[in-house]
Amino acid sequence: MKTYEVAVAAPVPKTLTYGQPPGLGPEETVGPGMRVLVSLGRRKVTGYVLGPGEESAGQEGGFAVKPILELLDPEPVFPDLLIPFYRWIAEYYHFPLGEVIRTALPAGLTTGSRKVIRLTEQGRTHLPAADSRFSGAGFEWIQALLAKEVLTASVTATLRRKPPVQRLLGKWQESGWISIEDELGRKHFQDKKQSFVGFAQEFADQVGKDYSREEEFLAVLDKRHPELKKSERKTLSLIRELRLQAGGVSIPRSEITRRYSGAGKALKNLEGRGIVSVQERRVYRDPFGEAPHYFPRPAQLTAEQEAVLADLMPFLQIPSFQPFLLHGVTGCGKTEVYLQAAEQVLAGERSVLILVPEIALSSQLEAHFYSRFGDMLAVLHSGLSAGERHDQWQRIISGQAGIVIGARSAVFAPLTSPGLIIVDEEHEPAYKQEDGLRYNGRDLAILRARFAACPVLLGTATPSVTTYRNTRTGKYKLLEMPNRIQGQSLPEVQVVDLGVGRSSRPDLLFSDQLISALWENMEKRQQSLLFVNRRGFASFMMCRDCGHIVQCRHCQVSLTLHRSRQKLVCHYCGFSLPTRLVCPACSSAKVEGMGLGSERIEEEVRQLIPHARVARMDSDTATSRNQYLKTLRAVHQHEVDILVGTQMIAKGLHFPGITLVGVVWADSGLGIPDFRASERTFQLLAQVTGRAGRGEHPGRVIIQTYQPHHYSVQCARMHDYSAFYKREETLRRELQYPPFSRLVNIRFSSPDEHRVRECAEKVGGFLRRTIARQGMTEVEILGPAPAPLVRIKDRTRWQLLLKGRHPKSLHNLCYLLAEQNKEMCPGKVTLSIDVDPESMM
DNA sequence: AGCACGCCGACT
DNA sequence: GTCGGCGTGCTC
Repeated sequence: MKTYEVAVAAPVPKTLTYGQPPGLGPEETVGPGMRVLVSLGRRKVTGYVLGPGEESAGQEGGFAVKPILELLDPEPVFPDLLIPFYRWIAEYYHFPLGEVIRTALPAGLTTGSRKVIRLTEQGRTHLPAADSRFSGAGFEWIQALLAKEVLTASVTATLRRKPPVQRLLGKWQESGWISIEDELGRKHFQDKKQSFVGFAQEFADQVGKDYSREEEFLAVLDKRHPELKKSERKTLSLIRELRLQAGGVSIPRSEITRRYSGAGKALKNLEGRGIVSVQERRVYRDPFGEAPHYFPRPAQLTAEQEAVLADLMPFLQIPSFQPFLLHGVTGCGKTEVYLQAAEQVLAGERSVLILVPEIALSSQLEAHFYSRFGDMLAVLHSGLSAGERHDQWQRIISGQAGIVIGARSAVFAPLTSPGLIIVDEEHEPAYKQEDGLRYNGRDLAILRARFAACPVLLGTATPSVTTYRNTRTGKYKLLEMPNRIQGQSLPEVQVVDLGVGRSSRPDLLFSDQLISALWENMEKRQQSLLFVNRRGFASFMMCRDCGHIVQCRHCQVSLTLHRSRQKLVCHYCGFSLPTRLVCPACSSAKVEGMGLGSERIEEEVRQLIPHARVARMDSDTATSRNQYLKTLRAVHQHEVDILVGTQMIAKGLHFPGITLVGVVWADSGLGIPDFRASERTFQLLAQVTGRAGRGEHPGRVIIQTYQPHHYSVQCARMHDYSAFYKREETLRRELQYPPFSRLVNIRFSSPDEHRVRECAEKVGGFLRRTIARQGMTEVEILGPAPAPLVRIKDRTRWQLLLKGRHPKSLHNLCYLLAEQNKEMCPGKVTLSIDVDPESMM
């Protein structure tokens, strides 16, 4: 009997063995990558076939092998060469393999059984009478049942556990009032089809190849088909015209009916007469929505671009594993290097994968690749609907799309033979997934390149300290592009100390220098950009009498004032309060907004320069891709004088018209408890300053800060990455932080604050004893301590940091912990392991 | 995750 | 006494 190794989409630590599905002959095999339905306990869940199962499976003393119940798709959903990649990830991030695969696949492919309860005909008449006899939890449930007539598992799973409900359901089932069935929660993605209209063969012969002249075409119609109605003649003329425009191909039926609403019936008749042919063809939903901006190929490469491509070339022609860091200043023309490297690889019949940080629904890089590669390109990002995502996946797995661009999850794209992987803006924290499988897209890109034996190109103007260190030790090759294209100079940066008598307008957040620079720019009719680190109007509300800060009821964080919505909003859970409130601590009415946010800056700018056209871009205004693109377009067409925005505008956007960039409060991020705070601040400042002067006029930057002498600020002012790196490297080495050590963050959370603490301390004790016993002197245990944001969504969070030189010993500790987990973390305390944490919050 | 089993306090 | 809540362990 054939058996298979199957990873189930459930938190089961091991893979399981299942037998041959019914309906398949003994010689037939279920291939790796197939998605199957299997029974797990008393449920049915999705499983992923990895290969043949254990030889001894099903022997006495072991377990009973259940058969695979069903194949869920006709074809595999991932190529089998990704299986070792998945296994490696499961081990490294301490995450169940089935869940890893579920994360890797496009959403909506996970099927499972759920109990569905239906009212029968009988029940519909008898139950309302019975209803009055019940009260309590069961009562609400009955009400819902009567209202909806159907209840699904999510509602019933919790209720069915309650014995009175259970008994009730049993009775009702016996009486024939309800039926309880297992139903599969299947989601089907219909392939999107469209009808295309062409001339039928016979008719095409009649009109001949040359139907380009209308009179001749109409003459043929008169002669051969005098019976045609007027609407039919008109329809044929239209098809002729459209075919001519499109170059002789079939025309989408929808296009014909759009142009001539009477064509619908006419087409039917014409098809019946054998004059036109209508074909259904599969089409892919267009993920771009409207056509993106077209970027032409440059006539000539810069000397730097040539040099970098020459260094890359040997690795592209005969691919082998090698990481590269492409360190190029903002505006140096990295994109063209990516494009030409990709072209080279595609010419060699291998595919290309490009990762971009998920920047606000769109990326200009995507438009560049689309301009160059058109239909060969597949995109995968969070802006796609489930159907679009599924389509893109199909295009990749079928080999139609040889080049894929997408956000971090695109690292799992089902390409069979990548010849190059590109990670743009490699330093971006957005590559780290912060829930579920906490992977880092950039790190996995490097791993995938290793498995695929191909080069991986990390590009950025501000390399992460870890990546740059790897070029120092020789693990990565360093490629540099220190100059902007067309000889543009880097902008002049001025640092303004917010601490000393900064302004003639102390009520505002603008220094005199920034105000006059904004005015000057207005007079020169040039655009300005103001960068703010926070969303909202003010970052928090404070009582002027007692100093109390208004916090969220469920998360221990201050609420943010959103003036346009007249609300105080929690940015963690969405909880909100009205803006008019008395101090919860002292009942004073003097509770006012403090700090700053993009909304407040926008308003102050309007006050300062009333005739300026001001636009704001943050995650509140860029709610949809369209909205975002609209604002971008307005900026490009110079319909905006001053653009106010958050992180979103700092990254990767190219605004040729902007000559002044103002950073309102540069050191706001230096206060957060994270060893990477300086790195983040430097990167942000360097990226923001890079937005200035990317057109014909030189740029100017004004950085307002309370810490003008901080090295993050000073190095950004000098555009000096290497000075920053040297300083930071020294600090990291002294404190033994990455890249001089590895970290694992063990996170504990529970609604019960005492239990989390107790559990965290128990685990801390256990780990300390273990390293003492095993003499693991190189491993350090920090904490446990409450997380910087202690309470989020009604859960208290603690954390414990493992720090060590060798990842192996850290992993061993994690395994030992997993074995002992249940004894130390009973009940409602959830423990999650964050390997290589990116944020400690 | 779900689902079952088994252990214990608080009610008819 | 058992009812109903919760903690523990398993799933091929």
